[in-house]
Amino acid sequence: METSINLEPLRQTFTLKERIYQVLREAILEMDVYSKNTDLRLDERKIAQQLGISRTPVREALVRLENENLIEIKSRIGVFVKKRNIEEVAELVVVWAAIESMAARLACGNVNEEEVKELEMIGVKGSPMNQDVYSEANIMFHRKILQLSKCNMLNKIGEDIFAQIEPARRHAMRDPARTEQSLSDHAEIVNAIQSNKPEVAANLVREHTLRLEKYIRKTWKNLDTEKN
Amino acid sequence: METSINLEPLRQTFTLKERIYQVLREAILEMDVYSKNTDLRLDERKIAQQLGISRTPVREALVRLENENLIEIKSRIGVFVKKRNIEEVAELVVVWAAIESMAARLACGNVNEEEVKELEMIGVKGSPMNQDVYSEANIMFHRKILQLSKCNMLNKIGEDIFAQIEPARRHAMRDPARTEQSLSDHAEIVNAIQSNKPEVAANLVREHTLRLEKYIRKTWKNLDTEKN
DNA sequence: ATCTGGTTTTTTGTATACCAGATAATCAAG
DNA sequence: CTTGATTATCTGGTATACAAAAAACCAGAT
Repeated sequence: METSINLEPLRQTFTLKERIYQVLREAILEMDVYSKNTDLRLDERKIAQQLGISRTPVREALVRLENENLIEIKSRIGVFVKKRNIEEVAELVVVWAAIESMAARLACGNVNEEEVKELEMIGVKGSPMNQDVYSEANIMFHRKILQLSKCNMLNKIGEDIFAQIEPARRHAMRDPARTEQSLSDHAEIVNAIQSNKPEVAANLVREHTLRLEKYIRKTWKNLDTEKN
Repeated sequence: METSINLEPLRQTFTLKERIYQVLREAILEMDVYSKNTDLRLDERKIAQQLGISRTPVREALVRLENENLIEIKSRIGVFVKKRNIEEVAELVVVWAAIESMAARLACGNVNEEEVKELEMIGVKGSPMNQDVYSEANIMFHRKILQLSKCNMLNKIGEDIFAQIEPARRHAMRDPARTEQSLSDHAEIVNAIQSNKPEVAANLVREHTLRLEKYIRKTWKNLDTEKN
């Protein structure tokens, strides 16, 4: 067979609904949902106008966001960013624990030295003691575990769960006292993965995350007592 | 503060896009996706026409289905029901294992006698030996575990995963030899839940489902070798 | 007959127009 | 002041029209 230049398919993939979806998603995740003076309403028309396009693609993006549980479309009333209550967030954390625990299990015996080092840098030895920095590093650590599972679906679904928890987490889960505990937990987890002990790694990750669940249930500061 | 009766919002929710979504979803799940002579294409206009409505709500339903990974919308080309390959299905089963394992863990010490009996009836003592009946019962058994976790999110996400696996499962996972093994597995699982042994239950469920993963990887009959 | 190039048709993406439910404002009657 | 009805308006839901890309078709050239 002859050899000829092999070019990528190159298909026009930039549809508006896709771009809008991404833009809106980011904007929503960055919102301070639980602040009292944030307007949770999203106006289709206004958004379309601001973006200089029609309502149709905006609506399609909104449908998708609704399906991801990030917003709620109340028929003929309005579109609202979802503000989760304690039960929902706690339950999502449980799901997260399930996913991540399996990811840690799979990561064992499936990672090279470099990857372990990376994980350690992120979750254990990163620049410490700054609450915001720690918070970011913490997320990265858990995301990294998902990635190291090398299981795309696990990673993808984990990320979805995470996006739903994120707003609550950012707002309500910054307790300096927990940082210490976390760091030592992380060290143990890294160690278990490095030593290829799937059972241990899975248990550690699960319990680590389930502690967060307990913590949330105890310290949730009635962020959703207002009118829904 | 006074106490007054608290009534549900009571909102009319029958929008077309919702109904269409449900109808299409069911239809897709019932499709024999892997058969060679099934047309995987979904024609927006045809669907709209058949339902006697316009394209708009159909499209919105399709966006949602795409977000659930049941279909693929190729820009300006068409909408196609997704045919998963072995890797994707296997990975989804792994996620399923993670979710269901956690569900079994939570179910322990959280169920009453009646619920255990129900679970046992479904997965162990149901009318046996008929492959189709068994297949259905098998699904029900695993769904029941999700429910018994009493964790809505776990249940919901588990169901989502399940819907994605279902087409492949129905087509390729009916091996009489596995039925026997399954029944004894189920019995053990029921027992663990009944005796309130979360660790055991979680392990049993996980391994039970991961065996399915291994089985799939071994016996997958090149169902997706054709053009994608 | 086959290849090439352009044209037509089909199908999806986007924009616009209109509809209907929900809410708020207004005002009249008790 | 409350209650009830009327109306105006806001907002998402649906239908239709138009634009653009891809696929199918066809005619002419080789």
